[in-house]
Amino acid sequence: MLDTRYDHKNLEDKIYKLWEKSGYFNPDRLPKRRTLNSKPFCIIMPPPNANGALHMGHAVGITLEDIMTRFERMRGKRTLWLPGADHAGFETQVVFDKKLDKEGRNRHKIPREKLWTEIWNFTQKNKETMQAQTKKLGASCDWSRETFTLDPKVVDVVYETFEKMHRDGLVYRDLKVVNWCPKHQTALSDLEVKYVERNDPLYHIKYGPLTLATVRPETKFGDTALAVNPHDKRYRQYIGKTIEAKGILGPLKFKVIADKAVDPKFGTGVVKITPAHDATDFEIWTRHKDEIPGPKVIIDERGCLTGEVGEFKGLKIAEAREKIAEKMREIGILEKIEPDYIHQVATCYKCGSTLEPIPKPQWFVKMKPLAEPAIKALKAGKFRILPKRSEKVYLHWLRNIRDWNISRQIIWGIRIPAWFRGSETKISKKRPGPGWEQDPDVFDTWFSSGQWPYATLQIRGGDFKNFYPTDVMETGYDILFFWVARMVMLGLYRTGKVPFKTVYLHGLVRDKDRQKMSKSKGNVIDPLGVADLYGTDAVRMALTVGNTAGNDIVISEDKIRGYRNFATKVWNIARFVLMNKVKSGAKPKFTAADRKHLSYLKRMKTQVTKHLERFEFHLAAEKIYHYIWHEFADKIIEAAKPRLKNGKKSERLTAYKLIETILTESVKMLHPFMPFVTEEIYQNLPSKKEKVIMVENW
RNA sequence: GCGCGAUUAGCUCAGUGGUAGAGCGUCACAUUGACAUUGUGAAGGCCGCAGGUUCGAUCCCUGCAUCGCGCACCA
Repeated sequence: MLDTRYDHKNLEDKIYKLWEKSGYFNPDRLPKRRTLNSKPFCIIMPPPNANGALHMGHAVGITLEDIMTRFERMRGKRTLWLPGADHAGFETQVVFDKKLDKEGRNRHKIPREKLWTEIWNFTQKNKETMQAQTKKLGASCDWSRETFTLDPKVVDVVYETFEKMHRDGLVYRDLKVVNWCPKHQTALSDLEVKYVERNDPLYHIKYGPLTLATVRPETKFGDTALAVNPHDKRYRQYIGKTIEAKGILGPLKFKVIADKAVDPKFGTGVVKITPAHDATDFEIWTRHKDEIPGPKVIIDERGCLTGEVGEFKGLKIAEAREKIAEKMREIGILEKIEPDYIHQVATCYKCGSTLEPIPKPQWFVKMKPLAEPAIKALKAGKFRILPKRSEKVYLHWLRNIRDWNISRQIIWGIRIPAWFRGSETKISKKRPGPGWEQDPDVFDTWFSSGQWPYATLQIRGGDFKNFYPTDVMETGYDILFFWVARMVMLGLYRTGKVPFKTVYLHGLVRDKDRQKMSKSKGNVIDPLGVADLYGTDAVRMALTVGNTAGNDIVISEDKIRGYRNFATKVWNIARFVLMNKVKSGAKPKFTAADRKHLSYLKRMKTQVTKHLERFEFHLAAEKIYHYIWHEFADKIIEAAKPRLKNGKKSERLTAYKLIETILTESVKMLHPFMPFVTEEIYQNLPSKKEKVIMVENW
């Protein structure tokens, strides 16, 4: 007999332990009779960053992945859901920097090894917390295979890839103007740049006979040339000539070159070339190396003026800009200022600092040769992305891809296995010999996580054979380029195959006012907190209903409470059915109405199955919810009540058998969504055939 | 600038070539007999606007408006 109420607080842990004890999370330990000839099913869990606790976004992913895994496991597949955690290089470094800052410390003053150990311990602690949280959410993943992105075997895979790419000419070290964050003191990839709209003054400056417009007069000291469009008739007479101009530090001479990158319609159609502090200018210089001088660095890594800048040395950019404009006015080369020029400024996606383009030697991945097969693979139907529209976004990005800077000037991450001696470079895991110094930089974390599916399976050889390519990659649409596209490219490169067949992208979790949840807004709903309050099943259901691929999902405590009520309803349905148990060896004599109910149930199940196969989790969940509450409870059970109360024994038996059958099927269908309450009910069912509902036959 | 979406009941969102659905909310009534209540019923929508295709469009096409997002070396 069931208790009068479903007590999630006391039952959830007990139930999870029961599952773990069964061993069925591990595909190798599933009941043999069910897996002998069965197909594999594999999801690699996106490894959460080991730099904090799980949030609602993680809960969405874990819920959907668990629904798929449980569904397929019940269908008899050999299911592997492989969990892990990401060291999350830069992101963790940022979190840790903040911590150091609070303690009045600075990472640049801590020896590399000591800092490494501290961050290592920090991530290991987070990893443990996240593991406990994942369990609390009911995840039926195989903990015996849990992997960390810094596990030595994984690091070896990453090294192999880098070496192979180096051999194949797909990585190169080059001096380029990179996206430099003056706060975090590292370069960032193009994806880590966030462009924000700003309103700045546009300065019109005289360069001898020419005038040009710029928002960055402070870079004036780094100018090495002027440029115009080759077809611009206004300036044809100046092309190839050297003009003389008045400068802050004295007279200047600039050659005027012609380059197609100059837009004659913008400003005056003349630009100054500052190769050290503007990526476009740097590229223009590479096309005119014979004609004009190269980069002249006048901004340092902290974003201060340096070098030949006269009295402005040491000033921060913003301050220097105003003072320099003032000076230009004094000497009469400032023609005018347009006050409200709206433009996009590159900022650090983490701290919002304005990025400083500065030249740095870095490792780059040549992307075109990797992107092309990734485009072809999608077009050839080797995998698909849900929602479908994301495929267009994926293709658009790949078609316009640029080389990828994978060097980061931080210590937390996989150190780049490159060694330098004088002008020589060698790629090697170990020091090649005396006198060789290792590159101090680490890889962009996405360079290693981009290899995650095959890395996690390759380090256990059999798994790669059995489970690669995996079936589903479930993750957020915000990391389609960061992660998914790179996994496709690197997967194709290393294994010849796309690492997954279906990519399912979920949306961002928003609060009831559609606001993005963030700590600073204070509108964060902690998934573990509400799970504690209303039960994990309620949280999972709230995260599933109304959640469609690629769209943001709105969650509120009201919604969760609603599904808590549903859990209670299900529990009470079970209580009612079991309370009315009729013991008899006789067979039930189903009426026409009964048979109609049973065939309707069958149709329901077919529909739910179809929805799950189509990744329409929200529709499957809603359908079951509606069926259990408004069909089973409201109609079928209500109709059974008089039969159970007043009928003859055979009548009572039939009515009982009817609702017991429907209950059994209902909890099975509901199990992938609400695993705890359904398991607890199952454990009390007379029709129970398996140790746990988790391996019941769907 | 290029690209991708969205626009359906008060709110959050599903959905289909044949004159619209769910959850929550609201209102009325019933109910302590499995249910931290639950049940029954009701109100509430020119399915953004304008054209087109069609026997017929909320659903397909075109344009427009508004909102959102992504990408981008316009100084």
